[in-house]
Amino acid sequence: MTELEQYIKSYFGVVNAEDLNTIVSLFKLTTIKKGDFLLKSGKRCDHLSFVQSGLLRMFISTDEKEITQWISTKGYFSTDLSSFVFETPSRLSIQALVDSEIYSITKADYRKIGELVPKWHELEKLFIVRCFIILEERIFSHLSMTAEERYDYFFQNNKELFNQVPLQYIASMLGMTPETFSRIRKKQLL
Amino acid sequence: MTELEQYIKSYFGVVNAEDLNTIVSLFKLTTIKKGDFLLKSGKRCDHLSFVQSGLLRMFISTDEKEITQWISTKGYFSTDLSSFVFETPSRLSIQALVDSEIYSITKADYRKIGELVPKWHELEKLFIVRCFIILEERIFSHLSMTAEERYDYFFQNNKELFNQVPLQYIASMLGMTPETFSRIRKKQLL
DNA sequence: GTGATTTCTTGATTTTTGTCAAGAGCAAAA
DNA sequence: TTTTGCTCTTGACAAAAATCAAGAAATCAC
Repeated sequence: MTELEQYIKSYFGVVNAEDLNTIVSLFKLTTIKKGDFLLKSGKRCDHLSFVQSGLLRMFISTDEKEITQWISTKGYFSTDLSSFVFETPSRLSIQALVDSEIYSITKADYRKIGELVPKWHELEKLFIVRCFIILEERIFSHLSMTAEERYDYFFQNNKELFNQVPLQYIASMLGMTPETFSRIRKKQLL
Repeated sequence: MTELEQYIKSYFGVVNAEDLNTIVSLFKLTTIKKGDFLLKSGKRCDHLSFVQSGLLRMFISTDEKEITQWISTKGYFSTDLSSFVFETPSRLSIQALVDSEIYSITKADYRKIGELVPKWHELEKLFIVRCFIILEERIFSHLSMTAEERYDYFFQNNKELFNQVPLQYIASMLGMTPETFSRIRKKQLL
């Protein structure tokens, strides 16, 4: 079983080997160089991407700065969900932070999964519910924690990321400036 | 067409009158008094509730304080999604802020919708995707806005709420103290 | 390896937000 | 009506976080 199959199995609970094969066959492996964009805001996002290796940064540009919304590591899916599902212009940009291998599926092929795998919509729903719960959790962290507490919590659960990506992006993702991030970091190292 | 039917039609895009009727018939109207709980954290949330009239506050209790996650007004659904879907103990508590009329459906009956309405899981998925996008938006507001900007944005879109519920709950929901909320409010009134 | 970028750190300072405490305003209960 | 809670406001102060500016460290391109 390929890694992609394993991930899809664990995220969606597809157990039937044949279905799994059908799904995975619709994904195409591509590579993307460090710094290149998988998606630029304003364009329609007609792909759903899966990180086989490497790192993707999803961010929103405002007048003053770029807000990093999330960093996708190996095993994560990445897309502008709103744009992908409703075919509206995307707000997010997605950029590779290092050379990356991406399994990618087009919207058209993605639709086929729903036709080919009977229970797909239900499994998909459960997957999105889990994503929803993660966001709820994240909102809660902003309502109830200080910057330092958010740092600690994130660090405990994502230690590896800290020596793989520019820290300013993690800072942005946690809702603080790079300076604040750096000072908290110093404190934690003592 | 009842209001509940209209809301379900607009949220889920169910067009078939018969299906709509089936769905709505599974909801039971109940009333709940101001201050009473629809759900207490720790219990399993086996209902999905729809606010026909009144106001529900969803909050999470921590050691020090209660964090208001959301206030549901007429036309909103309310549940601890994690608990409802995965049948785990709920983290949220749900309390009526005023006497309220609630259409409620049990998990068992909710499952029946999926069996009775062929496209239900797909419609449901789209609904949850929209909820997901709203949460993404909310996270963005915490990553990129000050307390005052969050206040302004929320006030513009929810003016009515400000004279219906204790303001401390709105403050909590926006991630600030009642004092900060009060000061921003004063500034905006000048 | 060297120079040029980019990223990270640090200090000084300002702004924002939180905390604590007291009092005012209001609404429900006795 | 008076009393009792609750909610909201205000002030003084403290803490947290942002900003600005400079320099150090790391990384990249040649």
